[in-house]
Amino acid sequence: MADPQVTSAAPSDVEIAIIEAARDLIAEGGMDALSMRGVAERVGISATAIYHHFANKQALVDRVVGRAFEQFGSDLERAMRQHAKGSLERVAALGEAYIRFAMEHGAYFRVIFSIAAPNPREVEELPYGAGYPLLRQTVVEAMEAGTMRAGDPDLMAHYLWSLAHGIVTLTLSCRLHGCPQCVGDEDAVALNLFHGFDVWIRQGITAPVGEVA
Amino acid sequence: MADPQVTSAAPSDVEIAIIEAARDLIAEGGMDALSMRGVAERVGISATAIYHHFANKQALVDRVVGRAFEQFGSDLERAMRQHAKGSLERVAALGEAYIRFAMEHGAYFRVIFSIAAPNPREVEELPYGAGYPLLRQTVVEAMEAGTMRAGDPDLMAHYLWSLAHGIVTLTLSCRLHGCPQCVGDEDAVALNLFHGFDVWIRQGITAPVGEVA
DNA sequence: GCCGTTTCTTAACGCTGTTAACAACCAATT
DNA sequence: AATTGGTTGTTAACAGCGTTAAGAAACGGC
Repeated sequence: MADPQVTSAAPSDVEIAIIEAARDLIAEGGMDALSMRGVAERVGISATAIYHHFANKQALVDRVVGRAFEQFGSDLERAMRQHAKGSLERVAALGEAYIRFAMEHGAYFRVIFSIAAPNPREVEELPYGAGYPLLRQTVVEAMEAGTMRAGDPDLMAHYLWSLAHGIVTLTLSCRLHGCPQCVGDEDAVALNLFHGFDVWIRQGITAPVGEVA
Repeated sequence: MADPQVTSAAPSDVEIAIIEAARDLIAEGGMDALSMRGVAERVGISATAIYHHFANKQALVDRVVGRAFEQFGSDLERAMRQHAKGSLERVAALGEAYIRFAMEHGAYFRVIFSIAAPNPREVEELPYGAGYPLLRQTVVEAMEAGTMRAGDPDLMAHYLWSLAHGIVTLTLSCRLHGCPQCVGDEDAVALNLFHGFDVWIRQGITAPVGEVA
């Protein structure tokens, strides 16, 4: 029997086909729609053949969402780079990119941040660290530039992450009602809320005038 | 065959036993640990007997989490009532109670707000409306009292809900690191973060001095 | 005592992830 | 050129899942 775990070389054609079939199934119907037999049927092999390339179903899922979150990382970086270093706009762009990715690739985001598991995982083992290092670095720069209120950068990063993550998970859990931002295109609700919160968030994190780190 | 859906009378002894067995299984090992056969074994009946009391597994789960969220509602109300009407402390108490319940009854919270489902549900069909009406009312009162910054109460309520929900879902998804609030008892991390964010949140939602609605 | 309803049972279906045992293919060594 | 060993596939099977069908036991009301 092969040793699928250790094999970290370039993925073969059939491995790519398996990953893409799994990705499509998840994207189409969520995690419930993903089955080893379903993947096998799409690829044109038997279900047990998958086990020669992936240790088990979880390993396959990990590869799929790992791939998706590589794009997540580049999305975050690209959005960040479009604004000046140390500016609050750079921080806001990160939040917007976080929300945008989560809504556009909701299927992967659901898999990553599904709280269905009885126990939490370490942040570090989330794909791309869920973008946290990037956020933290951006916060540090904004604090050093004096645009962001001084404080523990990790606490501030967790604050901003909680905000963006709350908007996303709430929107993915249930359709919200009441506020003007909640109407219209379903995917736009999260971003509308984020922009609606903008003033209040800025009031909290903007450095008082004259303050320098 | 009975008609388990319509029967909304007082639950019989065996129905209570089924619900409690399901509750214990979920609390012990999450949703994955809940199976009809497992519940049946604990109650001492056959798995198929459950179907004479509940239409299917989902209906049983709904009953379990519905019961838990009745307590959620009373928790929120009790916490709120301990502070003056219209005060920001009352708003903060709601957030704290929200987080406290989510961490203490993580198993139920995970079931309710699992984003694993491919499509979101309506807010209204969440048990107790996930406490939203109570939060909205508290926000309205704080705005009328002039303690909270004037604005759309629904938007403000969604802002506060997103914040508390983000803290909770993030903490339930992964173990956070870096900030001083992230160390110590695992269940206390979410509350520590909430208190750490307090200043920034207040800066955003407190009404400027002299403003009256 | 009988009848209809309720509540239980066992048997079974189709699905799931996964393992075991075995057959090809393919590249490298003798 | 023949053999060997690893890779990649197959089919059969197991144990578990939610759920349905068909039938048996217990029950209260006439």
